[in-house]
Amino acid sequence: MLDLDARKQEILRAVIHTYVHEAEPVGSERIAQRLRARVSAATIRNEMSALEELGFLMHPHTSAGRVPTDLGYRLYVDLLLQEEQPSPQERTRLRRFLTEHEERERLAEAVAHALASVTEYASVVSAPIPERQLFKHLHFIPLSSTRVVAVIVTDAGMIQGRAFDVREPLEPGALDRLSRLVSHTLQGYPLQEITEDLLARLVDEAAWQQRILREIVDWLRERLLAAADRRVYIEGAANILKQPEFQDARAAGPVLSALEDEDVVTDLLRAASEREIWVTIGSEHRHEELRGTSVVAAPYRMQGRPVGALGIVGPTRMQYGRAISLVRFLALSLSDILGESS
Amino acid sequence: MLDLDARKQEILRAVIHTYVHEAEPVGSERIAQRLRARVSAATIRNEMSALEELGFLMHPHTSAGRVPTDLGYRLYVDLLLQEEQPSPQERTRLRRFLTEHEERERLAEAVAHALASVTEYASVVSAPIPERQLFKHLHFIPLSSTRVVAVIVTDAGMIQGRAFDVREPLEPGALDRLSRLVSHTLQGYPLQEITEDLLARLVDEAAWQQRILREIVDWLRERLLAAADRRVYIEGAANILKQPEFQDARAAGPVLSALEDEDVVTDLLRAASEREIWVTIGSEHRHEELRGTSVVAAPYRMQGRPVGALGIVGPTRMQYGRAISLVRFLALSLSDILGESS
DNA sequence: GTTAGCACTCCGCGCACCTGAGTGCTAAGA
DNA sequence: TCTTAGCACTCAGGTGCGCGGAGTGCTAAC
Repeated sequence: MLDLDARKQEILRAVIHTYVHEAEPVGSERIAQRLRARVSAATIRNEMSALEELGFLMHPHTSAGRVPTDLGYRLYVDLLLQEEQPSPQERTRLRRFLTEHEERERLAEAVAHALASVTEYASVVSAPIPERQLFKHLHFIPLSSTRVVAVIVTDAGMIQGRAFDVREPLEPGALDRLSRLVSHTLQGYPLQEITEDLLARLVDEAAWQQRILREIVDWLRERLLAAADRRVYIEGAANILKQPEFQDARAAGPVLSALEDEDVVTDLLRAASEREIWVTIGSEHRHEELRGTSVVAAPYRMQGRPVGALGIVGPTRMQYGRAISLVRFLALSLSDILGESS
Repeated sequence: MLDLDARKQEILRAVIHTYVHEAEPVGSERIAQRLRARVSAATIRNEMSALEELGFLMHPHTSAGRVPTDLGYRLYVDLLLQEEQPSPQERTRLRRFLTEHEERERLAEAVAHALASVTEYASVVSAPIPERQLFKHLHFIPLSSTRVVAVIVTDAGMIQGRAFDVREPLEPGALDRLSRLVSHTLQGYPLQEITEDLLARLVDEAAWQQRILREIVDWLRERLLAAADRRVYIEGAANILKQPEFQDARAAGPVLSALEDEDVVTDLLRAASEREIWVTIGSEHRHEELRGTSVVAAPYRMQGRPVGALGIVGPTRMQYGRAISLVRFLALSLSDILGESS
């Protein structure tokens, strides 16, 4: 890649910028005038031809201009791109989006909203994983003689609850004992460290209340281990239809379907959580339906550890510079807000 | 409407059925063979022409077949339609969708999934409003000597919780007394009927624990009265793109945007909650973006009271019979499941 | 009231044509 | 050796034309 001389780089960048704006193949003439005719169109033609040879540009057909390839975008993103910081106005506007919704549970949603509303792309955000909190108590609250609500409480005061049926009425005190047993065994464990082993031991210890306990343990497992709350929020999916490359339902359909699939989106966002900023371009996607799109994503953190991620899904012809800055900015803002409370 | 003789009705129904299937203007010949040539194509032409005169059919252009108007669909839905009950297999499949996800909070989502997956339409579901549920208990769970979690439980097993700081450590038993007092006072009230008065009386009665109680009451007010949780779930919005009338992004875009707008969807579903089943056809929609679609919606109930609604959004060229039965069936199923726990 | 027959309309399609944008190549100039 | 003007070539996309076919509406006979 580094064997690309400065002029070729400049031309590639110019082609990408122009194409990102105009969504149409760009010709040599167009680039020549963009570079203020420091060289002639003919020279640019030669260079573009070379860039095509190298795989960074392509040709829809003989008499058309050039279009960047996924590889071209990749090079651009890795080496040529300069970030476009959001303007101060934009920053305050985005910040306001986040501070308006004070409720914790709505924060991820607010971010999704913010991202979608400043770009013409779709946004995806995962809710923070509660894993780092410590198990505190399991309580039972009877609803009727055969139905109880089980509530888990964490040290941070987060609660989760669910109703269970107990087939045969329990002797008085049974629930209390059960509650004490579970609380005692699990107390103080970070939720993410409550393993199969621990849960199995729990079931063993309380032979006297197998059925209900087993149900509860199943529920705990589901809630805690399976990272059950891998909720994701999608916003602005309809924005995709504004992009010229997705005018046709046959092109847009698969993308929108993929975005509706929680597994796919979770996947996208999980990939991001390792890096500081993570860009996936077109054919690099694991999911075939997304091969026509690019994703820019970043994790956000609590106490320095990544607990969720947010990103943008748009056409490969994306404003990468702007997208990356926006995602970065919102990831940091969100981390800030989440950090304040800890 | 009733001045429409039986044959015209039959022909209108035939046109609609054919058009719903084939998505192309239907000609007189087509109908003649559908009616097993009890009358000739020419006669049908006369009748169709009359139906057009009456506003139930229209003509894209001279040499094209007929297409139902919104008015035509309306007549069909109100008078001519016969419901197509879902098959036993389908019923069990749908039921399974709902019972698989046992958690209360996910139920609305599960319904949305179910609806979208058996139709080629989009589905919308509102989460049950907690307002209509009955207050059951307020419980306290201590976190530390100066911090407790308060949990409200409703008769339906729905829980809400929040942590509070108590400045000076409470004597043992104080929380219990407080909990019993609040539970006793509010028990059995529908959440929405817990008024300022009631809350004020509560504060008065417990002069001995003013501060913490006042905070709790503030929180209750906020949670219960502000009707904050008007969540809606959309599923299968991408299905819209499978419909031939929405192949073009310009047609589909506004619809998808509207479906992404919580206010619009809430509106749709609120309208449904008054009736048993509620069908809105094309131009009948209040929201312009939805004028190309039809919506079939129904409320679901707890203890006979509507607490939410679910529906289908598709093209006006919709399988109304099937859609109505499906929506009805799922509304009843959901009411059943929600009722079981009470 | 129903129907066969028929003229008429108009969409959609294939085809030929043209235009213009943009290329690649060549040969001359720096 | 690199750059550039010139030019032939290619091909997508728009336009105009003609045709076939679907479907209508009307008329006249049953």
